[in-house]
Amino acid sequence: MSNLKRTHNCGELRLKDESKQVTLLGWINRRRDHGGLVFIDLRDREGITQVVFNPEVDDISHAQAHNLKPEFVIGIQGHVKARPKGTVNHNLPTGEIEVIANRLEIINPSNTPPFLIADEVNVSEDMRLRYRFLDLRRPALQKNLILRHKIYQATRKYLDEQGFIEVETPMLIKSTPEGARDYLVPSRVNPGKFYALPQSPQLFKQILMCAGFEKYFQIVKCFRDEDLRADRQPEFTQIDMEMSFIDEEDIFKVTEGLMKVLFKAGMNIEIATPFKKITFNEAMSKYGTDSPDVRFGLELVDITDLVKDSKFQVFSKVVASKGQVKGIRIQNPNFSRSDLDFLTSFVSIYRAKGLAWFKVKEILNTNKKVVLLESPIAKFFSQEEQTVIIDRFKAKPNDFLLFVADTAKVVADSLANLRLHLANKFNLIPKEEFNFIWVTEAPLVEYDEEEKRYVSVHHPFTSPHEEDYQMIETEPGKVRARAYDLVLNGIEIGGGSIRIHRRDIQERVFKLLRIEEEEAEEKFGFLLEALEYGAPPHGGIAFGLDRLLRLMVGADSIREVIAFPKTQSATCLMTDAPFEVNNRQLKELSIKLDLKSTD
RNA sequence: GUGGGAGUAGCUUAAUUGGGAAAGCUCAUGCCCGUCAAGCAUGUUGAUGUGGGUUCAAAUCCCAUCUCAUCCA
Repeated sequence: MSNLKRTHNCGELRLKDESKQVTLLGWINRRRDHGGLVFIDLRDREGITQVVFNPEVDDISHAQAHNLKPEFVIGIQGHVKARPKGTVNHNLPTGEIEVIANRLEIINPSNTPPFLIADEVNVSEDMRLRYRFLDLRRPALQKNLILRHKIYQATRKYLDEQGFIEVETPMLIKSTPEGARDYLVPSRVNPGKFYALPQSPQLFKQILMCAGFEKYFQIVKCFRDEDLRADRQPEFTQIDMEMSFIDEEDIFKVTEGLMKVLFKAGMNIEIATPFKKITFNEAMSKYGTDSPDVRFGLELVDITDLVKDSKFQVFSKVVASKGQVKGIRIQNPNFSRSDLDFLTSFVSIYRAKGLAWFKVKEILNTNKKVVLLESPIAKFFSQEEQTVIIDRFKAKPNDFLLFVADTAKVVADSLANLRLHLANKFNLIPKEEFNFIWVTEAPLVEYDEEEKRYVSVHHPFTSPHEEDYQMIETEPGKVRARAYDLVLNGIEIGGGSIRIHRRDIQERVFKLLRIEEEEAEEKFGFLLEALEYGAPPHGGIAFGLDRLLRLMVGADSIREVIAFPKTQSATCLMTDAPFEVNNRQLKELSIKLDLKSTD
């Protein structure tokens, strides 16, 4: 072990420290060897400081410095000196000074790293994950994880001040197959029985409310055994909260306060509150998604009613079969034919069968200027029809109108994504902005065609709006849930609801979901029982911490804010998990593998 | 599960129509007292993911398979 004791870190020395004797410990980022002078960029988690080895100051350390390689761990002693005129490095916070070394100790050498440790070096994702211990040395990832730490601390401080109690809920719980797939853990002492890892602490936090804790929170790992994406990992972290004797406004207030504090602590950004609210129906109708990005316009416009008798059968037939015709107006886009072909194939990803487009044009018609539509299909629309369509969009000459006619779902999916695509293509998104909105009044249930029954949009304990109670049996699809999602820049970062705390309402909802009494008893009996022992009205919310951090740092993937993420096939390239277990382990668990019949 | 994509030197990428496997960085050696993604010179490095097939000839075409990222369900 080195007998050098660190006096400063590599990010803190400034001009005011000039002539101080210092000892720095860290990793070699780069060596620039001039034969005479040797420069070292010494790196630790706080930053980079340039160290100079000069033979006239100390020829022993200078001679040693020729042998230094990237990622060696070294300690140096020396004095701080202002850099000579013209050699200040303005890219470094420490760029005005350097440390003139008079002693060098190589604490631990390093193999040649497979890639250079620097933010600007471009390395493939799997190399980075394979060598995560090196990847994590990169300043950007260090910064991300330090930000993550700050967010944990600020969350705890704020929620503590608001009277929340942090409680840990179990990681080994009962599997309740509903929604996403559970990760299962076999029980050795109970052969043939399995625990599940929690997808959320939902039931436990409601029990804590029944138990009278009134305000609970937890920064908690959750698990879902589902296919992964750039913003989904098999294990992810939530900031989970639940409160008693509250309504939606209380949840909004606490949440808005939390976001304000987190953005201040993490980014030094002031977030304006309260957040705007939009109903689920309005979001779906204007944006085609329940998590719209409202930093820009390009809202969807419905012309279903205008084209029900259109001669253009693609439109009228869709209307006849209860579909929709909706469009987007984009101003003066100068689309070429191949641009439009591309957009057509773009919407086909979302199962749209086509994209109808029109250019708005001013033409001279019998000596009168009129604004009409131009398109290969314009001939199917009378002048009057064209005019009402143009009016509805408030379209101007040179605008393009792009339409999808299909089922409501396909129209929404394809146009929501087309809207985002166009906004990116034409730079309509103010990238610096953090735009929070609440999406409220989502439906309580939706009909699942595969299962031939209604399923919860949120979960079965979500309370319906009181005014909608009478529709639970008659028009379940119209019952609004007392649920709310928090959406930031078009990404859902949180969601929650006011819960059902009355047994009779809970039973009506179970009945609607066709959850039989026995099944309910088996799955959630403990919660139902708890509801009957004086459960307070309560509700809560949970935030996806990884997504929130990803948006804060502007990363493409949540992998950039997670220390040890998994690949798309849920493997860890560094540790090679998951891995086979030996027969003795399997035998202890009373498990036999049957690998052939996996389908 | 599905679609289109990628896999070539330690890393990042190139290779025209099926014809001699390249470059930059890293690395090694040397020069160099103000560089900072240092510079200059010289040099090392490859079963082109794996397994088959077509062909006089395959990084390139075909089949299978594995891995990674991305999208859809």
